Amino acid sequence: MTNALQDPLSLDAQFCFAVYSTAHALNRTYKPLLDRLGITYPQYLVMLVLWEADDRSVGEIGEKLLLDSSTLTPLLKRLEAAGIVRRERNPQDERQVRVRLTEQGRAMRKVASDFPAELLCATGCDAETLTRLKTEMRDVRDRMLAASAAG
Amino acid sequence: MTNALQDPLSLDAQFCFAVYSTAHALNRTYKPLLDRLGITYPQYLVMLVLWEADDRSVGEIGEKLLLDSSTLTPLLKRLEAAGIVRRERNPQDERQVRVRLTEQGRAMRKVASDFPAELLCATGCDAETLTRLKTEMRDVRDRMLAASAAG
DNA sequence: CACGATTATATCGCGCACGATATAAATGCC
DNA sequence: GGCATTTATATCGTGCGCGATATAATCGTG
Repeated sequence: MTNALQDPLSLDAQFCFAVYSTAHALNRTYKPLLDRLGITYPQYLVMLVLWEADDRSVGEIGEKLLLDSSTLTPLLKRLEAAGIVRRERNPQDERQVRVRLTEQGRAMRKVASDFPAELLCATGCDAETLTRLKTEMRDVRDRMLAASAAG
Repeated sequence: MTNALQDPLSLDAQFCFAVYSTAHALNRTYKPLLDRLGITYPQYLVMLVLWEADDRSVGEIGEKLLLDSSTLTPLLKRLEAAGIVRRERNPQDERQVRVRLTEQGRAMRKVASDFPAELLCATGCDAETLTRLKTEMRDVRDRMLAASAAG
């Protein structure tokens, strides 16, 4: 009702700002959890990928996370410097760098196992709502990516 | 059904990654539109705030956008260097910096008036769906911010 | 087998974000 | 009215993200 009269260029009307500011709020919510692991949020995403399947190339990680080497290479070097992963050229294809968890990196998963429940609590949603929102957001994302790929 | 059996630490299970990657996809979708204005996405958010009500302090803009001066000061200086805004100390309170649009800054609004419809198109959603998602995301965000403020 | 094209990472420059700190103006309290 | 406190910006260091480019290994084709 009132919405129909709203200026399409008002901040309140913006879907994009709702997503942008929610992403920042998520970062802020994760911060105290990730401090236990001593890593940042993007580094945590890389850990999720490696916990699911270890020994990946930089490109495979980037494909999962929609990031490219200019973001991942420095990030992975920081994880390596922290003793969390190892990076080694693939002897079968020297162009590739394989990324593998160290023992320390694998052990961090136990600490992280509490995070999903803690995050759910912070959102104040029930699990079903958050799962539905997750799916709807991914659908919007994938249509946008398809649209920008199409040009 | 299948979801109930999913590992809570898998990437697919993460609400946060859905939001994170959607935020990036939005950035990518806005890029060609914002190139017409020669500004970045965070700069566009500042413009939305100023188009709604001109002559704001840095703090007022930050309150709207949930950003602080360490982000806004350099951004506003870039907008000033581009001739889009002016920054002047408030004579009534020399601590404050008032930000005002130039004629050029005001004129940019006409170009931007096409953006909401173009974005809607890129998402492949109908307006009602996007409005509902916007509201649901803001609700989650506000509960997270309240939770992290509470500690 | 040579050589141009493709593929995989890496590097560089720039603009956010954010935590921590600095600076300077205004306010409040005695 | 002087001085500690608060308020408003600014600055600094670090880590993303991304576009553009560089480099080196592999592949494909003649």
